[in-house]
Amino acid sequence: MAADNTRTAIITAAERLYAERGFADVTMRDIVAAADVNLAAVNYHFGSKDELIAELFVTRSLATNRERLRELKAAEEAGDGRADINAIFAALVGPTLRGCLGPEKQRSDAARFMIRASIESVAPIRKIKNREVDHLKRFAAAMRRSLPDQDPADIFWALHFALAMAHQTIRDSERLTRMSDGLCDLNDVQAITDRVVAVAVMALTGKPAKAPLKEPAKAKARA
Amino acid sequence: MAADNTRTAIITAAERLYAERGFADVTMRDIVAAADVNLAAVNYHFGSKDELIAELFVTRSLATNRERLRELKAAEEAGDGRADINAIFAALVGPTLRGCLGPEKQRSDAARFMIRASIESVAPIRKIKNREVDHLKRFAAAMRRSLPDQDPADIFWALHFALAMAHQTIRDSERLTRMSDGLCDLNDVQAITDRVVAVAVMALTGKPAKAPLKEPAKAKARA
DNA sequence: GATAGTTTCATACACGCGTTTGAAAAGCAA
DNA sequence: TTGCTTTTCAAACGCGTGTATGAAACTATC
Repeated sequence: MAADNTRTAIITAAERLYAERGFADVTMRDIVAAADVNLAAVNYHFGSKDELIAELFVTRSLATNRERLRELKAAEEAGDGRADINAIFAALVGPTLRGCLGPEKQRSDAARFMIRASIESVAPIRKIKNREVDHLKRFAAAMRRSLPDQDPADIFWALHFALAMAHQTIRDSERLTRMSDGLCDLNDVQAITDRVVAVAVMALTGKPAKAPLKEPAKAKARA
Repeated sequence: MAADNTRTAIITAAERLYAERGFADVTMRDIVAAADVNLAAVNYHFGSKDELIAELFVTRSLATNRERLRELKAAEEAGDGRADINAIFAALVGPTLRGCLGPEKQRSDAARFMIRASIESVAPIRKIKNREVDHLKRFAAAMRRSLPDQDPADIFWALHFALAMAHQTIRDSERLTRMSDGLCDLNDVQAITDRVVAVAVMALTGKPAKAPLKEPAKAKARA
């Protein structure tokens, strides 16, 4: 596989640098220096910087979705077509959380790269992102099969909130640590996943007060 | 107040442009063109581009915090020092949600600027952001007074999740709309606020299943 | 109305960026 | 080897950026 060595060297270096420092702060000169190749190599092999980013994103996006769907499928098969709602949420947020927050050693540049991509919204990625919606719709459909009586809008909101909690936890883990003076343990990824999943499920199904389903009580939020 | 007209013109234009297009895509030449002043005016009045951004952020940060704390204080006074937990969360996420998602007319550049600042994490802002932690700690303290028996870690997690849900809803409202085929109504800000607050409160207090408090059940998330 | 201080302006500077170029090097088939 | 293609390399190009300069215009005080 020494066929295109510089190509893979660029991909590896770029993904790592982007994952670590974000798109804005990484120049092509940084990348080629890290990959130990010539400056012109990026343009030769990928055409342009944007095309390199796009290729990175497409590749990783497919891989992430594949992993999510694999977990989802397993959950659905375990439930004869109706997966446990907990398992669905876990399939949605688990892979990313593990890749970004796990112990240093098993953290993947891939997962962290994807988080960067979802945060910084750089031009070449923005155009591709549309497919993500289709991917999420498959999770929404699974949730509908799991809980057929649930209000569809609530399903989308819960899915949205689940991703929100997972993403923010990854992105702002430092703030949470500082805010809680270290009380919130960010090393136990399984516990974090469980917590996010539990809240998402509660957001969807658990109505501790019997608030109306379609119209969250207006009076409640006011003092 | 025609004293320093160009100064305020720059501030207004910069805030609007940054709110609309983000920091990365707005150059000084864009700003001075929108403000209809000379290019050198920014450096003359603010010193540098970074100092302009920093001043914008500090000003707006103080204003936002002031509004949040005003609502918090009102809630605490209404409850004789122990605010309703719903009101606390509403004070935390309400101002920003209203400023960013409300009807076009009452959307504020200020709120959207702050969201940009929280998303893009540009250098001059990153250094100042530490104070935000202190601000959030005041909310955590209020929540502790409101629910003295609650596990402190759970309080921080719920606060973290509340902000996550609010922020993501603002940032990715388009994806939610597309994913739900318009089923999720993003125009009713009050309903959104109520929903975020309700989920945050549930995350904190509502344990529909009697999951152990300190250690979310491991088995639960697996199929 | 002359003077000193403040603000505006057109212009230029230095720098870093992504990209291009053209020649040298390496790979490979005959 | 020879001839052709693919890949690497050093160097430079064009462009847009934030910033600096020095003169002109304005403002206010005497």
